[in-house]
Amino acid sequence: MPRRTPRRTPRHTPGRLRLDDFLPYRLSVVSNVISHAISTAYAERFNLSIPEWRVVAVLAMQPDLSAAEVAERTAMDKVAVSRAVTALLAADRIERQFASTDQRRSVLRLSKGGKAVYAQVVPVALAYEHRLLAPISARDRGTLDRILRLLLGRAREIGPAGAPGRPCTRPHTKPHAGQRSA
Amino acid sequence: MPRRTPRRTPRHTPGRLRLDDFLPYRLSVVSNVISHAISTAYAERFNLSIPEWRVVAVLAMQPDLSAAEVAERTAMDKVAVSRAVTALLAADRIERQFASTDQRRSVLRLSKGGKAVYAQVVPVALAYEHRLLAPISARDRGTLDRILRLLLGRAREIGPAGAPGRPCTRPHTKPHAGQRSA
DNA sequence: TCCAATTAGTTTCTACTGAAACTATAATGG
DNA sequence: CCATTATAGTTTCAGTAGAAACTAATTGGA
Repeated sequence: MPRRTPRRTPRHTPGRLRLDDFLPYRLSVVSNVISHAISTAYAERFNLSIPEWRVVAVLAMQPDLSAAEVAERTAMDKVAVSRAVTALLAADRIERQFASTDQRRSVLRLSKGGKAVYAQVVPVALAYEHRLLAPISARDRGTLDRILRLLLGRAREIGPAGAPGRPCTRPHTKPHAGQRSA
Repeated sequence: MPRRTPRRTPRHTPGRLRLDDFLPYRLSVVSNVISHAISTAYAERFNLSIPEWRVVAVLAMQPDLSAAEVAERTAMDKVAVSRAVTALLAADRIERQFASTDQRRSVLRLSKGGKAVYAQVVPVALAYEHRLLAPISARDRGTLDRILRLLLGRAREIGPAGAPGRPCTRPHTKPHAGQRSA
């Protein structure tokens, strides 16, 4: 059972920063460990990548979305969706039509096979989440839910670190792309 | 101000799964938004990648670590550390010696320039964290701290989703690498 | 002593990722 | 009606990330 007293070494001292106490770092580590575990399991058992899983999951809840709508609902960009859709089509897990009113807009839905995969993955996903949350009280889960919501809103609000007031400075001076993860 | 009542649509219904309520997905999205913001800021302002930043941060707190020790303390693998070290050496931000007792083991420490960068980054990082946490009460921060600790321990404990009891099944059937992120 | 087995760290190889460029279709307005 | 602009989605390109192979140094045992 972890520390119950408030913590002896008080987080960051003046000009220093303990990586272990730095929230962005901690979130990244936790998220990576969990994502790695899930992605391994999905890949081994269902030959399904995480982006593909996300697409399947949203189409299961709401069919006949366009690629752009899927992107919105999955927090993926359109490139990632495009690739996931290509793979899912090749594996006969989704079907694609194009809107009669607009030949550009795709209309995606799960195929029979896609529904079957979804039905298989859901229990595994829920069981994993359940085991993950096992040591956390109902009350704390509620707090976590609220905090994640706040953090996400806050992070989107304030944008890149550094710029105190403005939503975003400079027209994105091409930060050389890549590099992410903590 | 977000919902105060317990939530009308009760998380996942039997055979379905709401992506928006699925903890691994939510953690991944929050973590990615934050990491993206930070990595953009560090890259623009300091020409520093996140792996490099992590290495600098641990060496500032404890100099004269080997690459392997840095890897432990940063949750990075040795390849990532090796690349970060190469870049930091090229930019004269760290110095490297080799242990006299073991010519393989490197001994890393910040150079003058590295210390200067650290001194510049720390306030930016702390300010960002501060703004992120602004809407969260002291009590909730404590809860978050505890929950992240529990989740990390739990995730490491249970390993890949699916295997109910055993720590890990099969000698890693080469899940084809890559694919991560939720 | 010498050779097999370990360990530290680097390099290579392959796959993923995102930004920008591109293609095709649709909307706008002159 | 045609030219311009905007939008949906795909492809290309350059850089990232990890697994496995590799190099060099050390250790342990016969």
